[in-house]
Amino acid sequence: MSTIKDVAKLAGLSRTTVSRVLNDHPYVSVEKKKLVQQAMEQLGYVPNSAARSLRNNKTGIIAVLIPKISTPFFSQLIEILEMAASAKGYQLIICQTQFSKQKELNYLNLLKTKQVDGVIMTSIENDWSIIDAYLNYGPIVLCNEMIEHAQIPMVYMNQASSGYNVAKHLLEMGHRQIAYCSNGIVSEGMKAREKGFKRALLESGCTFDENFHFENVASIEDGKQIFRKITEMKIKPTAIFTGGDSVAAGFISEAKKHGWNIPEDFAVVGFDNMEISELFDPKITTVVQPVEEMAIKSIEVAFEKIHKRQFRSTEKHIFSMKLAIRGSTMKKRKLVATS
Amino acid sequence: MSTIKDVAKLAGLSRTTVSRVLNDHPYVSVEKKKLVQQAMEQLGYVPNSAARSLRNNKTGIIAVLIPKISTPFFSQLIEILEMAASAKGYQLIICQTQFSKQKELNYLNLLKTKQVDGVIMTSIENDWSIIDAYLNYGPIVLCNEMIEHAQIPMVYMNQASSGYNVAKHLLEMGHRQIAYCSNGIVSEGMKAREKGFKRALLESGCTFDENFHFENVASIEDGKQIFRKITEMKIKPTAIFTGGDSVAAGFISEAKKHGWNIPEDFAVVGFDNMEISELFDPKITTVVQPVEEMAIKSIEVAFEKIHKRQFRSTEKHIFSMKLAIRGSTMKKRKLVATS
DNA sequence: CTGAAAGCGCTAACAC
DNA sequence: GTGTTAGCGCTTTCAG
Repeated sequence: MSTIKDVAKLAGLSRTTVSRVLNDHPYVSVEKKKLVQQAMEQLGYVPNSAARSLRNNKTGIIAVLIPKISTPFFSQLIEILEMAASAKGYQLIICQTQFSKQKELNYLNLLKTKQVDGVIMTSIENDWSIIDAYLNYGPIVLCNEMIEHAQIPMVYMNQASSGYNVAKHLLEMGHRQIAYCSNGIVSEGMKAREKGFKRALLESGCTFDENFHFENVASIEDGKQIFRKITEMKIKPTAIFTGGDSVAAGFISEAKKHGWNIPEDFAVVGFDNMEISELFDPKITTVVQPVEEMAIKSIEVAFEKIHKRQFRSTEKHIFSMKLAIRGSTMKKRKLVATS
Repeated sequence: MSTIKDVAKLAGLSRTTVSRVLNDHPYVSVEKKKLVQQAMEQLGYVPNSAARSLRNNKTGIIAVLIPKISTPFFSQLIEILEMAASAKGYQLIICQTQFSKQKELNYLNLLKTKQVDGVIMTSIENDWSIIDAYLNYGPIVLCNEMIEHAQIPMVYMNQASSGYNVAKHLLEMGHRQIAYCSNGIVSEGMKAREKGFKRALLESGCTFDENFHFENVASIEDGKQIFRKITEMKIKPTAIFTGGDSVAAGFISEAKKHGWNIPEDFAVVGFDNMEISELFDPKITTVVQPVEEMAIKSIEVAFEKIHKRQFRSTEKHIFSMKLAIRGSTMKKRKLVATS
């Protein structure tokens, strides 16, 4: 492994000059530059990044804290984050918190040990007051979450409008009794989604029946179970916002098995626009999150904070959802018959 | 940011002693150790990882090269890799090659610059002769791939047996005309899978009809298209190994739309055991890869190589697939009727 | 334009 | 048991 010293010796110059060439400094004569480059080539020289990090006090690495990588939403997010980071010359360290407070803190320590220049949190387990302390060591960006009074950049989707728009759509389709599912995650975003949902109902003069509120719903199995619960109800809803495509898929598959017609007998809305939502029969109406915009913005903001060295600042970068309206809420008009 | 020097000063001891405490060396008296720990506590001291890396010539980071993160198989793989690495005190840098030779080389350079202690490649774009050169800088482990004559640890699934077992199963179900799909990836693994598939046919006295070989098949859309192609054939196959659950799902959904019964009219086998394969009606028979075993073994081997400093060695760690036999190939027996 | 030299924070001989 | 000291490889004043 050759060092800058070896290059200097071979080129017959000083380490300073080699370093200058390495960093594209001005004030190096073209000939010396050539000399250095030749020497580097000849030795197969590559700068040692630990030495650079130590000296420059930066690593070119950003940590991404994520609860569970294999969740489709998160893996999509990481994919774009990685591309955006890479485009700016950053590497990404992936940290799976598995919803554990302790792991979250362990990973935040990467900031203290200076192993990373910044952190992007895609979920948040600990109280803000605890995390806030880490801002003394480097920038943290919240991606896909928000915390009302935190002095930190936040990049997120307007959850309130997602709840609102879904309810609005179902109301327009003529539903008055609409069920709602929470996924067990307690966060500002989830609260906002629920609020938006209820607001739309109120605005249309519907009151939300708390019997139609299902909690801790996340999997295919949960979706099937909810269908069964609904069949047993005396007063039944006619539509459901499942909060997840897997749930929606489970629900629909169980409903079909029991001879229900979707959307005629019951309308279903998912969340996330997973591959499955387009494959199902009927296709599932779902909330499309602005994953790409959020990921790109997060990297952009992290980059900016790293360079400004100003870590505390309340910034909200809010992106909008789209509603992909499909067969699970809206009967397809037959193209043949114009009846 | 306090350093080891500050701690030493506050504790009234030398940097050496502090370092010893930090690294759990023997020969430090209990009282001094206490003193040091108190000082560290008081200053909120955390060791600087760049300095440690530089000094120790290791970073505690492993790079994972992956073509596309959001692919379910790969996101699952990363998930386990991360957990296994974390359990051994390693961080993972995620590098998305996007099937690009150049990106692959760029990321391999992390080894040269000593930004990582080792690399796990989950796909391989460049010729082995090119990659081989990087073994001079650190260990590389092949996970999910194999290269016949490479001096490198390889962790992979027995692709030959996956092709073989799928064919065998379909033959047992009475099929003689079986279609086969390649996904466009040209690798030893894919070749082996195809070979195994054909071998099973031969053993049963069937000859594989090359008209039934579809290439570059990977998406839902591809699956639909293949169905349409098959409907137009004079001599049709009666079963298909799609090489992917998405393809299988697309195929089945199109087939159902055209009134075909699966598996009575046509049997379909997927690959990867994605969520979707259990949700479909019928459920999709699919190849279950030993993701977890492969991930854990890869980290284990990488760890070992890093510590042994012996990077070249031909090792094959082969794991077996499982075939999840479900409704898309095998008619469910009604439990009620015993006819 | 170029070089000498100090030092980033840590560890490990080596001496005592 | 403990401390002194010499670097790991790089960048950056400061002088020339």
